[in-house]
Amino acid sequence: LRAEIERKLDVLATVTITDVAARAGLSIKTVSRVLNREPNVTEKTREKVLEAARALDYQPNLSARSLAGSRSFLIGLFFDNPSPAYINDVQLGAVSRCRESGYHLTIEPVDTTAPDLERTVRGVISTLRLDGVILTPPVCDDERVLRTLEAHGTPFVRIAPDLQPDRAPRVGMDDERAAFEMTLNLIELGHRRIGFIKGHPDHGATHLRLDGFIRAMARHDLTPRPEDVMQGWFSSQSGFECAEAMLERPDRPTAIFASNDDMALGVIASANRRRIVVPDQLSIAGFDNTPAAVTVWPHLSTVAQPIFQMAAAACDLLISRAANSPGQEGPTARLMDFEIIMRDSTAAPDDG
Amino acid sequence: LRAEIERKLDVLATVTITDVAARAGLSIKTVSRVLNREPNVTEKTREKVLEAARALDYQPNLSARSLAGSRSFLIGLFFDNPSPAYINDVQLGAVSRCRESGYHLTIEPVDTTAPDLERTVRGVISTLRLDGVILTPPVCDDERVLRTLEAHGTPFVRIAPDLQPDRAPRVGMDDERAAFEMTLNLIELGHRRIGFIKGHPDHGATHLRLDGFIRAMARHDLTPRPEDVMQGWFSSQSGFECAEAMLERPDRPTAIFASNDDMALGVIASANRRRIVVPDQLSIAGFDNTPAAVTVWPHLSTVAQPIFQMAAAACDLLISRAANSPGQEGPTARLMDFEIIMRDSTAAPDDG
DNA sequence: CTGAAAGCGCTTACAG
DNA sequence: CTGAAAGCGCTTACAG
Repeated sequence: LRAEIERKLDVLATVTITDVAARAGLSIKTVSRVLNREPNVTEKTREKVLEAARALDYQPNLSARSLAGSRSFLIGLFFDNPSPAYINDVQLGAVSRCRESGYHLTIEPVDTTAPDLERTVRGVISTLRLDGVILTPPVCDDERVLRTLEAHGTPFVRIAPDLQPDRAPRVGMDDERAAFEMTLNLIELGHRRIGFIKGHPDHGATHLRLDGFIRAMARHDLTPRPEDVMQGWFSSQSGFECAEAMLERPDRPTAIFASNDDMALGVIASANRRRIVVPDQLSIAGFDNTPAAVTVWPHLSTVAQPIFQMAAAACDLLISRAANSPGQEGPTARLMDFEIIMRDSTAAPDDG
Repeated sequence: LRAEIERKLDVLATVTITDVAARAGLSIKTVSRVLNREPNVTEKTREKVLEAARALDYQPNLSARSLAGSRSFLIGLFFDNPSPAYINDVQLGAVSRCRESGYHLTIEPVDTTAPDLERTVRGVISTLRLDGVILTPPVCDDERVLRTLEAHGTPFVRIAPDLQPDRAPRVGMDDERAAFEMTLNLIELGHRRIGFIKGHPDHGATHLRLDGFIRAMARHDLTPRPEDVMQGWFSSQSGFECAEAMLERPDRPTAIFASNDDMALGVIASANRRRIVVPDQLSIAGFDNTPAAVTVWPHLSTVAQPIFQMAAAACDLLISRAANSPGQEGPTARLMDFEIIMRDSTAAPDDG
């Protein structure tokens, strides 16, 4: 008894479900039922439990819950070589949903080029018993990762996968339409000769964005000239180099649409170097709305991806799936809305 | 028996310590000993266990380990409103160490202005039973967070705290000396009139960096003029505005040292806007070596903080502390080396 | 609507 | 040097 009392006084004392049950004058099973929102509990009982839990500041032990039950309350986020800003948004979106449901997010940066990637993934999901996994590009298109998760039966959601869109639940946005609309904006500003810088050919978004650009041009009976559509790699350096080539020509474009912000920053750098005034002499548009977009001068017009929302939606899918039967519902796809943000790097052309 | 066999064949079958013990012909206690590197095990026994574990691809269940033992193998990272690039580095550094020791990292973005911050922190550490917590600015200086962690007895390490440096173990770098050396570089390039843009006054680094700047100037008998030392807020916008003011004056500085990269980018933006050629007519230096530093033109000279290493060191401290007695060793401080990176935004002054 | 028992997969004392 | 027992704090069947 004295030991018991001392334990309660200890700063490190942890209050368990037994303590709550004792204080409420009920069994631990009933406490468990209330805390897990199970049916068949009197309102009066429910309140007694909640009151006791509150008074004791009870926090359930996740390890015990996980060991006894079928859920770990842990979601894993696998990513590789990400844009920090992108990953940051994904994390905030995912955590926001996790918090609401008592889940936590563990992060697992991986190297998709590593030979032991499979082993790493396997190790993580079986030690942690992850209730679900969120995959961002390029991990979401890695065959070994997908197969490992499938073999283990761990539910996962892919964010903006390039390949095999119907293989598993995914969340994404309509890259083609976004590029289409941005291009339309440029055309409506009065631009006719618009340069386009493609992204890394391994990324599916690269092709979709190019498609959108071409479709918008075609809609206005415009055909981009071959030398105005250049191959970049999503890096600012590649954007810089493409711009150097395009801007050197006397009949240079009046606008350049770089298919991501990093490349657009490279274009701005090139224009600044060449004393080409943006947007007066050259309009520049990007894609992604990275923080750097408002760090350059002039501020970059771009497409905002709803990354936070995509991650939150991905998390939702995982959590509801874990809460219900470890479902075999068919694959889901959720397309989120993008936003075209016109800032100071775009304007009507000089002669427009 | 048949059920047993079927279970083993099941894709979802999990191999437990009992399976390993059975295959090795030993007790689970011995398996546990080997896996935890406890002493008093024959080399022969050890090998039998490891061989069985390998054959079965055994992965210990973290929940069970945590519930039975005193460690959760979970480290928590608390952060707020961070620079994504900074936080990304912290995460990669922390995870690299976690991997080595079978630990995992859960991320807990918090809002230091939220009224229920304390409750959030308390909830997280007691449900997750975190073995340790890493705190980045500004969370590492939040009194409520520190007190909550101390009251709960959760070990924590602060990265680059501003306040009360000796209150708990910390990892950081010498901001004063870094600013000192960068300024020295500028002076040695031939600059005499150097502008300085201060950071947010609430950050301790702000004052240290200013101190370093002034000490370097003084060492060369240079006294910065009051109008050349301006108050920024660490945002690129504030850097832009300070630069606009400084560069407008006929006797403008030949170099500007912005005390972080974001502000330096604002300075570059202002220079570009004013057709001031960098570095010929103006040298610009930053601090942090953010990814954006090589995204602008010209590439930014800056100070690289060893963020990855700081986070790894923080993780080390936590893990070794968790492995040994939940120690009451005194506070530790570890200062890591920075690196001065001179790129294309700095050069000798025109008249130099 | 509520509860007593068993068990999740490990580690912690304790024997031998 | 090795092992049998108890128990960590919960949830899952099962009774009543």
